[in-house]
Amino acid sequence: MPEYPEVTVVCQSLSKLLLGKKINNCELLSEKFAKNSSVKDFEEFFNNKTFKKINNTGKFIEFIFDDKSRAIVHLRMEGKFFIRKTSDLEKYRFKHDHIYFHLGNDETLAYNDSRGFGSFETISKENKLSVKEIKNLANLPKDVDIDYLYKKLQNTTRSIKTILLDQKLVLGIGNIYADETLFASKIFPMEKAKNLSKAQLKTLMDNAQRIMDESIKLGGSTVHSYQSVNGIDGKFQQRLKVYGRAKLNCLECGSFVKKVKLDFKQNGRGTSYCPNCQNEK
DNA sequence: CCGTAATCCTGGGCGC
DNA sequence: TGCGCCCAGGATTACG
Repeated sequence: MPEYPEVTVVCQSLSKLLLGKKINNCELLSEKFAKNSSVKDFEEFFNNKTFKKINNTGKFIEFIFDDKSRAIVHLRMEGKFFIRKTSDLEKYRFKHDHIYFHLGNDETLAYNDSRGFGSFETISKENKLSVKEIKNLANLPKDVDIDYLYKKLQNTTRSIKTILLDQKLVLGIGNIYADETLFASKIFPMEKAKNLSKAQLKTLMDNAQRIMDESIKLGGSTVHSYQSVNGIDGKFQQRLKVYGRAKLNCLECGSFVKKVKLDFKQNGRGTSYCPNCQNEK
């Protein structure tokens, strides 16, 4: 599932493929992907706009157009982009294609999402204020203010992994990189966040940033189903040390890697860790 | 205000 | 081989 590294790779790929190109015609095939507009308004919004810049704030993608209007896109778990031949669309009827941006020259940018959790929010050029989803987001780990974070955590009973996943406290980390960061930092995922020292928080931020930067260089992690634009796999999954390694031997100490539900709750996220290296009491 | 649970949804893997 | 079940999980909403 795309987290900060994967979304960053997607934006890099899209930039190479799309900057300077114009959307001749937009087709929204399923209305639910338009977060804040009708089908007609959504399609008209994109028509005749040229891609000026494509970047991401954490897991949120921002398309900036030549007229200074913008679109905020979130891929959630399965959202993917493909450049397809316009002439193939009728022929193949690609399953789970939800939006087409026809670019001319037999090229169409397709948004494909098998689970349909992704979203597109359009922002007119008049609206200069940042949308609320983005403006409330925290900084990437390297820019997190440790003193501020430490203070915030003194008033909560939440576990440290829950904190790492909270985009309003640290930006970009999802389930895979949370587990990897905690393993690298030798910290038990269910440790109460308030029990950690500033030095431990600093270690967590350093490791999170280092691991995610390394992942970006390898094109992200392809586990379950993530692929960047046009179906390209990442390679960082080969470097993962605990995620997806339940019941295998820990690469550091040889103990068995455990997998439990986060905070041992029924609906908790899958959480993999080494009970020996990460000091389970 | 805070923490937690439910919600959205489909494909893949597994046991029988 | 096929059926049913469970799992994957980011962000938002609802609720106590």
